[in-house]
Amino acid sequence: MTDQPLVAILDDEPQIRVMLSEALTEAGFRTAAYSRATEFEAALRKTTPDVCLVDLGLPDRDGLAVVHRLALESGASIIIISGRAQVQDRVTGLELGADDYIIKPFDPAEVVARVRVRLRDAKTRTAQSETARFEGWTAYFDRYVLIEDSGEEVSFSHAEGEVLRLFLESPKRLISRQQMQEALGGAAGESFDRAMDVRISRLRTKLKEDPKNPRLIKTIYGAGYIFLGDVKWD
Amino acid sequence: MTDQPLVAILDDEPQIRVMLSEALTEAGFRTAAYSRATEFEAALRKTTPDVCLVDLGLPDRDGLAVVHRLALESGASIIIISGRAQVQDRVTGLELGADDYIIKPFDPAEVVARVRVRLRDAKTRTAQSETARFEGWTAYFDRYVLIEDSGEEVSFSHAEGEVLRLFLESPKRLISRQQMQEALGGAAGESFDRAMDVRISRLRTKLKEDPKNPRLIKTIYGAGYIFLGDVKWD
DNA sequence: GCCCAATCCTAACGAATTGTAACAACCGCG
DNA sequence: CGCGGTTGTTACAATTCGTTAGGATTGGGC
Repeated sequence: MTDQPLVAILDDEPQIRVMLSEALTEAGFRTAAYSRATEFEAALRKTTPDVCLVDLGLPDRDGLAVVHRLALESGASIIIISGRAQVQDRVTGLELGADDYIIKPFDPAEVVARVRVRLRDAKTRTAQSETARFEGWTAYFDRYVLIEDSGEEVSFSHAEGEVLRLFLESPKRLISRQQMQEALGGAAGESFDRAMDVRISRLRTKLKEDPKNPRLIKTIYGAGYIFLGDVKWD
Repeated sequence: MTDQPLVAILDDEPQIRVMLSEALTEAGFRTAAYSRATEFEAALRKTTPDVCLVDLGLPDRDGLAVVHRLALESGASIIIISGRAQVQDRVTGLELGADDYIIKPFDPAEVVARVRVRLRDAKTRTAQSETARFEGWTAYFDRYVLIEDSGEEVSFSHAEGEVLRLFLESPKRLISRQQMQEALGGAAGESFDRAMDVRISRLRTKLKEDPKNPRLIKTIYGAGYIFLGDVKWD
């Protein structure tokens, strides 16, 4: 799968093969379509697809048998596409090793989405790093680090990160004190809690804000806070 | 997950919670049901379920936001259960990180089957081989040895290996203290056990972490630990 | 402008949490 | 039995973060 992922299609109806091939090709996958199980299994000896779309109503063999064998012998993800809509069919299909079960008639867009999910899974699902850029800074939330364009690195704590995230998720919008209370620890602390102020204060220090003239985190007297600055999330 | 797998249910309709709980319990899973997103997320700070069933129509928050965050931050499998039947809804739900999408009304038997599939997947992902590479190190679990790219060899003990494996199996995600307790000796000892800290401390020493500025194993105060660094299992 | 109360900032303190050195219990092996 | 190695426990140091308290700022009323 160094190239584009390969998706195999096994269905005896030509128009379905075409429909799926087109949708998947357009989505950037390579495809290989087969109308008969024997043909399909012969091809398997040469290349292994990353995902297999299998119809159960095949002329030359029981589709479930194909699925079962595929599950046991290859590491490919299997999606059944079938006209059999009974719950029992779905359950046994999934039990035999399928990763998903789509019922005809289907929308090609959904098939593409489900194929993508299978590929995402297979990729050891390494969490993508959550990062956001803003005004000369880059925030790496998974690493708990802020890096300035100059290269300077500042680490922030969990509590500070919560505040920062809240700001970066709704920039240029007023965030009321109440909202912030709820979003953070959520402690129903009436208004005695100055904890929030302190968190913000500490965050401001790390962002090198001028206390007299904050440019990023602005206080709206009697209302809340507002984060100025353009934010771009990856 | 040394015990039975834990399935979380997030849905505001009581009867659905009950229906799912019953079906899943009967199938041999432990369940935990929540009616609100805030409640659910509070619980997540302690234990991470193996599979999460999430309804999109929540009263207190956008269900998709919950799904997205869950996908980024936890390793749990996510199944959306929703009344929104449009293809577009399904596609975006899957794109945001859900592993499956079930439409109401549903048959409990199918839900159980799909939960099983997710767990099966997770297992094959976990049943990795015995060696892993990461950030200049190679860990040989069968030999209890770590080898640095420079050639230096460090052996580690069984207890240290358990911790290391846990980290390498879910890199870049928060592992709560409780999760780690469960994964290791599993002793339900509340919070008196500082054994875990010591294990981690010793592991850090072997990995030559700078105590003031750990780059691989980071502590999240009040929450748990997170392993940074790219991991590749053979 | 001037005064005052409400609001906000932040240094400093302390409780809770985490790090780790030192010690003790335990195990397998000669 | 002693020895080397592993692992949990204890004790204390270090860090984080909420709380407190006093000072600074804001905005309305005059």
